[in-house]
Amino acid sequence: MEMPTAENPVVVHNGDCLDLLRRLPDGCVDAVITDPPYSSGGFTRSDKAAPVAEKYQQNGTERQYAGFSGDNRDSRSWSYWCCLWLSECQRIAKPGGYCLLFTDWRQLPATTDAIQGGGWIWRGLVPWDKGLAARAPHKGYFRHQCEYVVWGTNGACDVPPNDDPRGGPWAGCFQVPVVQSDKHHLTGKPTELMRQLVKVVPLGGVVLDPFAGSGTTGAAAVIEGRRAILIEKEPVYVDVTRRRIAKASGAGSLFAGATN
Amino acid sequence: MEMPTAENPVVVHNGDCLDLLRRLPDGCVDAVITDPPYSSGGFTRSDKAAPVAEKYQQNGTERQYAGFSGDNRDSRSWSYWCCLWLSECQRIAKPGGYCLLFTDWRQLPATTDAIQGGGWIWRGLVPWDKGLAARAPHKGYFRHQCEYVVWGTNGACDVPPNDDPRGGPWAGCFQVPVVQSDKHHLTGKPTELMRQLVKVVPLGGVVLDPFAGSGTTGAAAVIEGRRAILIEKEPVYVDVTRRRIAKASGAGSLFAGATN
DNA sequence: TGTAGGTATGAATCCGACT
DNA sequence: AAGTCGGATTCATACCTAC
Repeated sequence: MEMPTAENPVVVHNGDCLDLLRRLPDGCVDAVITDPPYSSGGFTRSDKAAPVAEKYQQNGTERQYAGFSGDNRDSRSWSYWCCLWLSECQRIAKPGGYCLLFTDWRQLPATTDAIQGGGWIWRGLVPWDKGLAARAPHKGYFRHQCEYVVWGTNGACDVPPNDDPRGGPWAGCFQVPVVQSDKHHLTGKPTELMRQLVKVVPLGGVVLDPFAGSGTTGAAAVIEGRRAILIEKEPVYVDVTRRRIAKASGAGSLFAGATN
Repeated sequence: MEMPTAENPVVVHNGDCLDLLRRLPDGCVDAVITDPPYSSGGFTRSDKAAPVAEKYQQNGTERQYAGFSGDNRDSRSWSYWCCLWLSECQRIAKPGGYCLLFTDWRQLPATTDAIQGGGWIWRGLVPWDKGLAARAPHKGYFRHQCEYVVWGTNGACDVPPNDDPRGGPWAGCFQVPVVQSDKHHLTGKPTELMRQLVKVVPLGGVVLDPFAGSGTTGAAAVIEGRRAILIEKEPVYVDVTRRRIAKASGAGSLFAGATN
């Protein structure tokens, strides 16, 4: 499979995550950073089978996003499927490499099970606080204004603590509001947030995102001077991603801000 | 058992949580708000058997706290024990009443299991962001700067949505720094944080805290014009709590700030 | 370019009506 | 019928438009 280079730092593959992951060689990426389908909307089979826009967008919303697939598993199948692709990712990651998974409050416990089931060492939890605008408020509720990054490593980092080459420590809670003009997918994340996350790999390092969506992980990697392998099932989002990456690569001035 | 009144809004009981909970009548409290022992300070049995000050305080820490008990269970026993006292709490709570449980990242999945195992409906997750001062940073790590409130309700609120008497919506992420002078227990929470949490019950409502520690939940309840039933096993912390409650009750000016 | 005011939005949730 | 569907609801913020 084609790998990213210094000249062409982002490679976008169109196809099924598990199928394409199996073709990647061992130990070729520094981190897996991704936002898998949560399968958390709806309790019944038909609820889950509904198009994602019906599940996650409120009635009367003008803005339209293309649908995405893979969001219709029940809880046991979801966990099983996550273990499959997470073990594959572990094989592809270097020893000591990182795994960062987005999840919502409802799927958080299943996600911490899945990352460990996939062979990673679970190391912690980082909330992403979207702010007070995030969600329709209901009386008697605490706002659901956070999503969560479940993170772990592929084994331990085997260097003496005194000359640990890793960066950080990084923030343990991100306050980043959602900006609509920066959102190209129903579940798109702010570029600013992803720019902070890709810093877990060193400059020039490689990030793998098997559920790339509109490609924010790849755009952030380019801006921060990292490389990325992206996998996305929906052709329409592969196109969106290629356009965004081309734009981010052209914006040479942004490279100036890249730091370790 | 003695119950809190308008004149004497906080009752402190000294003894074992399960034993005392069994003596409280059905449906007598509006919310359970507590910070149970996490049992997450070590992985091995011998780690867990160490005195708490060794587990949670770093070498050279000046401030000393009295030990606390109930923090030496393995993970299965901890879950089982949580289900026991959480079911008892559910019986004691009014229909539609709240349960708010503090936990750390490591015990979060077990806590969401436990609250549901205890018969509550799990409704969400609220991070408490302690800020950057929280912990000594390590390279290659995201800071562990948050604890979490796992919250649920005792069944649904059975009033029509249009005249829902409940307050809120409340913030879905609390940014409250730890103030040493406001910390009277190794795991003590800021009074400011607890003041926000006790607002889930209406003015004059009753909060139950079966692991009261230094009594911050009770102090916050008094300040916010709520009542509280506190249970604490260690006599030394019962004394600390009684002194704090007396002080908070005397500070009449603080009552003026109480809101619904 | 700056400020003010109107509008669109949300990885939801609820309840009642229906099959 | 330990089911399914659809409409109404909510408000802080970002964004857009007008002046």
